[in-house]
Amino acid sequence: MTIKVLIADDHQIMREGLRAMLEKEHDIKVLGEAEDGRMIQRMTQELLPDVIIMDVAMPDLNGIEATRQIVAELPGVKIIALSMHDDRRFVLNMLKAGAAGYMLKDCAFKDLAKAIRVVMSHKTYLSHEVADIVVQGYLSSTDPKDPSAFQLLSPREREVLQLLAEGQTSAKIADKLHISVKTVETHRQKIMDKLKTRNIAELTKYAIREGLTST
Amino acid sequence: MTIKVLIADDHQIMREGLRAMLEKEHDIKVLGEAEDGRMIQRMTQELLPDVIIMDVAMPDLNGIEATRQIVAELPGVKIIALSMHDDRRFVLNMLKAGAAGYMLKDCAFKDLAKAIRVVMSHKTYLSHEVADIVVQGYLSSTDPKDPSAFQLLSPREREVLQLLAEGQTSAKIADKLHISVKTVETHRQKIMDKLKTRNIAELTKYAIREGLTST
DNA sequence: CTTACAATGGGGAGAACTCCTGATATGCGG
DNA sequence: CCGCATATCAGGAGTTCTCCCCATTGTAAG
Repeated sequence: MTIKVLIADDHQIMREGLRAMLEKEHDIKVLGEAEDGRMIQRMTQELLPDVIIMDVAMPDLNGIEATRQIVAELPGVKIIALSMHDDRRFVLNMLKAGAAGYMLKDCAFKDLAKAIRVVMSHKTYLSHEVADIVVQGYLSSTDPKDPSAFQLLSPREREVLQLLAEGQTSAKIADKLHISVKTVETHRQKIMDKLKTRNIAELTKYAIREGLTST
Repeated sequence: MTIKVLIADDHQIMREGLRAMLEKEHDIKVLGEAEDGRMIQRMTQELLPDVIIMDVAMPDLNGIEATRQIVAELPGVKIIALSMHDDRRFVLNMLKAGAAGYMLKDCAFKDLAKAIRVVMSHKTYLSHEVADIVVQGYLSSTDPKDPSAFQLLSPREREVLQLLAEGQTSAKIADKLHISVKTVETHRQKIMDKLKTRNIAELTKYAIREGLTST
């Protein structure tokens, strides 16, 4: 029995590459390709695939939203997220939306082929890079809320992070916030623990992604 | 006569997809794949390809820097940039670095195959989305513009800056570049003098603005 | 040939960061 | 009331960064 697959990615060369590789598998048939979330939604209703390979970041309607809507309508369709990012927000939100698998784009194709067969047997497949992210996400999900990585930080921690990312030293931050240098360092340490960063460069990039500061 | 091709991209599934498609072309042979700029540089010296398909954004040594260095050593090698971004800085800097073509990742594979054959005949190939960017870049280059990182910093300094902005310590950078920590610190000091920055956070932001690294 | 700059390497000093270990107080929810 | 998160503060150790000083080599421009 052949597995019917749809591909959703906003980059045509990526779609064609995936198709070229998938077509080497005898038991897999690629029904079509979509370049955004809205398009994959329509195609899914028409073509009823078994599996969708879904990019997370797409224009118009992103992969997370598309997944949520498709799973709500057609629970039988298995969706495998294929993403460049191992950002925990993407991973956790995608799984919460109902994805049956999450692969990074730097995985091997054979892993993807394997993932397709795994999700077909109603199991979840995660590439090993994201596995521990999910575990930690599960462990820290004592509350049913939306714990975006940003909300991981307390207001004070976000305040400190912003000043750090603006290039201020701990001493200056302490001065500005009227607290001791040691307190600033404690905040910084907690921030780095939570974000799993190890230095100012990574903290700065995180702050930029979260809009706490600009380039 | 077959065209010998190397692939440089930090995502394995992208590399495999490109390889799968390229191998369908009778006159093209894929010699190998690299996952960062440093690796493609070494492989180019060993394998002497005709064409390199080069991702612009790669860790460690980005595609622009790698292109600059490869073109300097081996002017005969044709490099086609393959990027997600139509950001003018990427396009213009890549071409300035000596790339013979610039394609967006949402182009069709047949365009890429065509680009390979065009650059083999010593011509430049641009996917149409970036063509007008280049024209406008040319027009605005008649007036003296603000000094970007590429004129202000030396190649080695840009290399060090990228690694700093990726969160690496001086010791690790020294190790990676096979130079002493003191040399790295000298480079860093010169970079900070030139850019008038005082810390890693500001350096990181500068590197992001200039496209040396991404968030 | 001189001048300038890039790239390499080094010594030393103080500041800043990173990573531990603690502690106290407050407020909120079960 | 208890547990938990937040916010505050501290000591110490080790690493890293920042900023001075300096040098040699090679190369490109004038």
